[in-house]
Amino acid sequence: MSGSRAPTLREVARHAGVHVATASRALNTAQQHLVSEDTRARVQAASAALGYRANAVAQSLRTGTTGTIGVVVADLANPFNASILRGIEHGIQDRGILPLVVETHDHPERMRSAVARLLGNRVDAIVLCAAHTGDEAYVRELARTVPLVLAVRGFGLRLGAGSGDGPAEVLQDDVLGARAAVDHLVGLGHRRIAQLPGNPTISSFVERASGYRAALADHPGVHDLSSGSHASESSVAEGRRLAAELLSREAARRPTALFAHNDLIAVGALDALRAAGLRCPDDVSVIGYNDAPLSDHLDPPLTTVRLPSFELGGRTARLVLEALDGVRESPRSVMLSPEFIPRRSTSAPRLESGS
Amino acid sequence: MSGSRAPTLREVARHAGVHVATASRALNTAQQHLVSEDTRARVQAASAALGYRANAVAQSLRTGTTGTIGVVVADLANPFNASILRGIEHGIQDRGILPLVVETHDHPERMRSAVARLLGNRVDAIVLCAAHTGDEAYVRELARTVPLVLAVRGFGLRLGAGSGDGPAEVLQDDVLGARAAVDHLVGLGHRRIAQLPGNPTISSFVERASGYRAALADHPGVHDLSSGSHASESSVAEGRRLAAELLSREAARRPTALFAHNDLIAVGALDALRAAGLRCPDDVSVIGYNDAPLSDHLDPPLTTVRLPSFELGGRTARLVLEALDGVRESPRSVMLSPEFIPRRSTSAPRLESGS
DNA sequence: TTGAAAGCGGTACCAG
DNA sequence: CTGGTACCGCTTTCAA
Repeated sequence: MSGSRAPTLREVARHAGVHVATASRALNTAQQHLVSEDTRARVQAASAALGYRANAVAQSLRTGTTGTIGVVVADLANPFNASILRGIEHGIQDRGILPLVVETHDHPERMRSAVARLLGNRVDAIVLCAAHTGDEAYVRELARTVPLVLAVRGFGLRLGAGSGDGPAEVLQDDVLGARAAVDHLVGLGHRRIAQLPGNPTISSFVERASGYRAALADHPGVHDLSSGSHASESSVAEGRRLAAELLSREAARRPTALFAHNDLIAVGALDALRAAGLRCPDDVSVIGYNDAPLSDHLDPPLTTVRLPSFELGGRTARLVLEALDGVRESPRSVMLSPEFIPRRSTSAPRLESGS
Repeated sequence: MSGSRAPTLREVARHAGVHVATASRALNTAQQHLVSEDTRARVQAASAALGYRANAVAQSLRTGTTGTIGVVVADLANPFNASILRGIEHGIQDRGILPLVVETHDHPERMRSAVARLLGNRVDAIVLCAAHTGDEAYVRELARTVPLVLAVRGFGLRLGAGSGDGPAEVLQDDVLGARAAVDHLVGLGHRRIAQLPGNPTISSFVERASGYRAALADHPGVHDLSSGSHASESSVAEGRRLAAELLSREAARRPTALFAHNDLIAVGALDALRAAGLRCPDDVSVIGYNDAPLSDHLDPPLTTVRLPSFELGGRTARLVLEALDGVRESPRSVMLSPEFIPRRSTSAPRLESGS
């Protein structure tokens, strides 16, 4: 297999009876005008005849730019990340940039080694979608080494956003999303609600939690019955565990509505309800987050918060391109708004005696 | 941002007071033994002090190997593909190989240009998960250019599998999966069934269709009420369209069970049933394919066929590594078996008069 | 054990 | 418009 070695530019040049330099010019659109019509044709013919394909490795070494960007993502199995990736790809493809995608599975050490590899491969820029709250110092330092765009996950304080230093960032307003969820529940009449929080080492969940609390503070009559615990990972199993904990309480201290930080956690909550002989939304309402595929076909269809993931990828791509082009005047911090999607997993609470 | 240029080996060498060649040897584990204990320490200290990171581009150019493989996938939004990718990544990561992932969105031209780019980047091997039936000649030729592993999708005839030429392949037995689905339905008592086929330019769907027909041929009393049409893409909308077509028939010519080639198509069928005022499984049973995330939480939970996607990725990775190592004696064709997952979207057909 | 030098496959500057 | 040449950063033979 893998037949004889790929032809080199040198071979193409010899074939066309010209010097390598001339062949290079003839094939490079940016300077074809420096070459006579005639030789250009001969070189291109030779190139086609030999099936020549420029060695990107050699080009990179010479030009100091690889035409690749690194994309560091927590988990490709998460369709939300896949969608961001597609947005990024869409945004950079017509510039001929190739994304190198690496997964971290949410291990900070893997994140660092992934970045190290990308750096070794001399990517022109890095998009980091897998930051943890503890990575702040590292990320800040990294941004001094390579053009960096922080996507999806950031750090509470804006890292020099707007100013020239620190990474650019494209985030979504998780505080707003959480507020929308709480307002919806309160509007339906719920007075005892609880959140099922995601892992607090991830900024999205920190923000959702604080949005939740802030919204509750605006509604004095509403009680927060959240337990102290959070999901270690965003999974159905963890959702089941968290919800079961809450549902095992005596009825009076049991929430009538649950705000899950993630759709899978919400699905786990639905399982727990069923296991406890409770019905959704009749006994307990449930809200998810992300609008995962098929969440509209669950039993019941899940009320959730949709993130503009594809667009987020697109905006990220734009910031990357601007960074590569050395554009300085553009905004270096973008905040996208989520969209609240009411479906059938939420309804007014059952009428009852007591507060 | 992007501070002063990354340090080179030359700089490390100067810093340590040795020649570049010596520095190279001191940092390369494979030949550290050629260097004195003392200088090795000095070089490594200098390397650490400068924050040196070997330029993989230069290494690649010199050694002729990039430590990267290309992975061509139809669509990352499909969790099935994401899972295969993880299997591949898992299988190659300890060898320090980086996968370059490119999406084709099932456009054959994009597939070719994606492959061309990967070839330009001098990947050491290519995994093709996005082949169409019409790509056979192209793929056969490609396999002569670069070590190639065909995953998930193949071509009806084994392309020189087992022999030395043609691509290696890791497929799953779609015929078997379709048979399992049909046998399940017939076992439940269904006598009028139909399939909702996926796009026939993709081998998986061709195989599922032929498995379906073969299984029906084994059950003479069972009628195939499939329409001639197929889904142009595997989506809920297409499933809805196909199913609606079938359900618009008069009751006697209407199937009591549907075998969809894909879970999303099956979900569309569930929608169509609901829209027609029919219930699943009471009026019509539905089977999907792939065991998509949350398909177990649908209304009703979807009977489906699970593919060993992660393992498929792992086997693919193994074949890639063997190809890179020049192993010749290993099997070059792997066929994995699917697992039938009965859930609540299938049941015995409603008792009725007539055949 | 270390240094010298060639060269991987291109690009780009300088002459002519 | 074309040829000559240096060089990107590293690895690897060959000598010393």
